[in-house]
Amino acid sequence: MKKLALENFLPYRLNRIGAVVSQKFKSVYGAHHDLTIPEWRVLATLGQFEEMGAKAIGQHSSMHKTKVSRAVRALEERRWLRRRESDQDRREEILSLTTAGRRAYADIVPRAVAFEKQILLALGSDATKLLASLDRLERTFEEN
Amino acid sequence: MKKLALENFLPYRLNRIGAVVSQKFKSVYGAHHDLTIPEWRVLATLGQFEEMGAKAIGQHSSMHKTKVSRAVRALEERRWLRRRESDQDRREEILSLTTAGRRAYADIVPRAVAFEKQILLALGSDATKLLASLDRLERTFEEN
DNA sequence: AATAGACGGTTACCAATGCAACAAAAATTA
DNA sequence: TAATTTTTGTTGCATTGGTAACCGTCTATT
Repeated sequence: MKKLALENFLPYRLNRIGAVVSQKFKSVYGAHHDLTIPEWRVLATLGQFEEMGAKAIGQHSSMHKTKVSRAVRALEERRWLRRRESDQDRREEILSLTTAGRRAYADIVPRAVAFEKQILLALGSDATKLLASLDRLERTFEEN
Repeated sequence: MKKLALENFLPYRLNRIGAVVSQKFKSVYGAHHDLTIPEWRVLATLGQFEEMGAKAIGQHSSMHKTKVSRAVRALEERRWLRRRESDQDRREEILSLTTAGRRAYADIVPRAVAFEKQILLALGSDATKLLASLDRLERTFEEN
């Protein structure tokens, strides 16, 4: 019977590494230790774009709309996020960060960047190769 | 305010790619469409090593013991897996695939290998670089 | 303008999963 | 050998996440 070495199997490895990195990433939340990954993604997206609807956030951060909806509510309850009704389209809610939300963003971003840098540093000369391969991999899957 | 581009952020990208690849990977289950990822990992591990305890399966496939426990039960109910009590240690259950289980394994493995090959092919000359970088990345995180 | 369909967002429901507590059986220590 | 601790594996509980149904609003067709 032909065998397969799970530990060398690409889908398994990619998934495993993603999980490990996400796990370690939680350490960068610092004081905001109870932030979840979906909440972080919403925070990061709004920090990046200032104002957006929930759908656009989901598209930019690869999250299901229910996940976005729940993360948005959590951030709202935390007073990091504010919603206002769009004038053009009253179905849509325009979301943006409050001052407290921007403060949290400004607090987390440098740690996140440092965390990423630490990984890339550990990779040494392989780092640029990895990034290039990831680009390619992403494009491969976007196409179909 | 210093910004971070989420779409270029390494932890996000790794996680996203892992999710996309896993999603696509489901297509290789073929007739066994209702198999879950944890079940596949247990199947793959037992196909690779013939006989193992649940703990060893969890270690080899990076799964929490409760996940293993439940996947094992599901495969057992499917009659793909058999348990027998260990003589040396009566806490442990020695697990192995039944004939049906080995048949399913033999059925899925070639598809899995083809799936992987397709990805590596799409990556072209970047493929070996990616694999090398993944090795490096895995080692980076194993160490601490 | 009226109707039908599409769309943004929320929620009820169910499946999946991790944590903590547990049982049973070693292994260790006294 | 008795008592304590560790280990394997399962299960109850709470959390998380996706599917589908839904509400209100917008758009297109007539």
